[in-house]
Amino acid sequence: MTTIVRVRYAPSPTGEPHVGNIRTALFNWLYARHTGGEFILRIEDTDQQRIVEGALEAIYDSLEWLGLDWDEGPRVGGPYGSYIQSERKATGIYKEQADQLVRKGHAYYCYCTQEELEQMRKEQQRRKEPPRYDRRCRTLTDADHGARKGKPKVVRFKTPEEGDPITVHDIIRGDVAFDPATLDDFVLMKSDGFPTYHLASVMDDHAMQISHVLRAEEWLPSTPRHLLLYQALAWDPPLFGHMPMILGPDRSKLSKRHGATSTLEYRDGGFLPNAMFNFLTLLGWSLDDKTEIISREDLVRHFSLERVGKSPAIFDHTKLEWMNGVYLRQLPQDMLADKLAAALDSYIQNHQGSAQVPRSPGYLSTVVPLVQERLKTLNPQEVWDLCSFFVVELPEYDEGVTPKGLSPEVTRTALQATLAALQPLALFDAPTLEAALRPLAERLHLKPGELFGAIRLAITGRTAAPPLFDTVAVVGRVRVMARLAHAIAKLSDKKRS
RNA sequence: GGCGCAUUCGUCUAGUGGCCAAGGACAUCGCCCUCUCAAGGCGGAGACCACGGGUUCGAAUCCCGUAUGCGCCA
Repeated sequence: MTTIVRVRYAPSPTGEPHVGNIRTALFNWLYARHTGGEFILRIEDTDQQRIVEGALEAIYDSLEWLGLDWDEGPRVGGPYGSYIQSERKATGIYKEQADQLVRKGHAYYCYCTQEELEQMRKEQQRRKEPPRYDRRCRTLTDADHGARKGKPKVVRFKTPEEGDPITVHDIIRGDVAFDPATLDDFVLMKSDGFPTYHLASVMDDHAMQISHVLRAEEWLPSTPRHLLLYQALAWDPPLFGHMPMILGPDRSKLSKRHGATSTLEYRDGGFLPNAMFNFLTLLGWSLDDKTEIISREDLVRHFSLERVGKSPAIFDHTKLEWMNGVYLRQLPQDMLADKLAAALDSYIQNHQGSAQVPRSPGYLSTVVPLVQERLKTLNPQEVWDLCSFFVVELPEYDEGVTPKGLSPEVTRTALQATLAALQPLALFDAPTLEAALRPLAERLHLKPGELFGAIRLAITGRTAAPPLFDTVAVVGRVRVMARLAHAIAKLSDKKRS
């Protein structure tokens, strides 16, 4: 019998999915695509208190940004809907099943209040016992239940008090055994009528015919409970595989404390989805001993659970930036021009007074070759820092107009000579400019670097910029002449004062 | 506290008993290219394979223990 692979990503709408979370989605997606199976999205919103507004959209956006399309789930539907747990709950299936488990003797009603549980925990702690439910409601008689009629209650699972170890056959980690005596009677239904994660995920995985549950390692300890539940329900459990976690630089579970962790922050921070996709894949999976840059197609072709690692990984932001740079350099020029335009517009929108000169449609295509290999991200700030002088009338002269190693007088003379040398040029392209300026350095008894440095500063306001002649050509005759004149004027002012 | 998982360069990793006095990548350092900055090329430094015991002719690789980290339970 060949079972078709059906895997799922089942996030809770408690905020924007962070990169660790989305990496799990990614592995599920890759496994589905590799095997020709189905990738299912299910929203686990049964913890009503923790629901965050907008989180649902953030989940969809994150998946879509990375190109992780789902075959069944919200928005696309499917034969096992609804794919939103709160909607499934409305049909009463969880309560029904929980009650049935009680009837069959696999579960029982428990009336213990928060206070009682708190009390219990404190005493256990004082006695240095492991804190867990002491099963006091497990042995209630019919009369006891009658007496408590109408009180808020939960449904608890009857965990065997002893017995053979429960073994999880984990795809990634091999067999992991748990002693049932260490498990407590976990809750299946909460007093608010919502199922717990344990009940809902087990029931839904079964109902949706999930073949492999590939989830983060933090769920490994609850897997024996799930196995017990499958047993009580007389269902065949799916296969389980627990993915290594992604840690922050301090080696703890990734959280907001670690700065940018939300997937969408990376989108907005100017990272390319393909770079992120590639990078995330290599966090916990590898093709061989040398492959770093690998296409989405090859990833789908080669992905395998066997090569998923076991140990947690720290998210290396620096390496992501490098990889993003690689993808940026591979981008077709017209596409990059569009992205540059978007980044610049976004910067300008957020910074009053950064007025740019109106640019002709094709203009940015001419600056692309000059900045493409210098970009790490498309972050608006970074893009602005790198190429603002291409799009404004006059650059900011934060670094002055006198380069290191030259006096203001020499600089002024040099710039004046430059102005004079450029004036008669019929053409204003890089070769022509170079042919005019190299000999000029010699005539001025300056090293080429000194002259070019002075011109660079006058034209761009920067000591570091793309190659000078190309830059000058792209900025264009009119603005170049104006900037030279402006710099000369500044130098003259300084001299007078 | 109980239970569980993990442990190879700063970081991501290759490695499934001999090919490993441990390979690749990022970061770092140096050199080359060069008008600056990048990109690129070349090279260096960087891991006694957490530690301690076994098993074996032979262990990063198998077994046991310890330590540390992390996770789950409340």
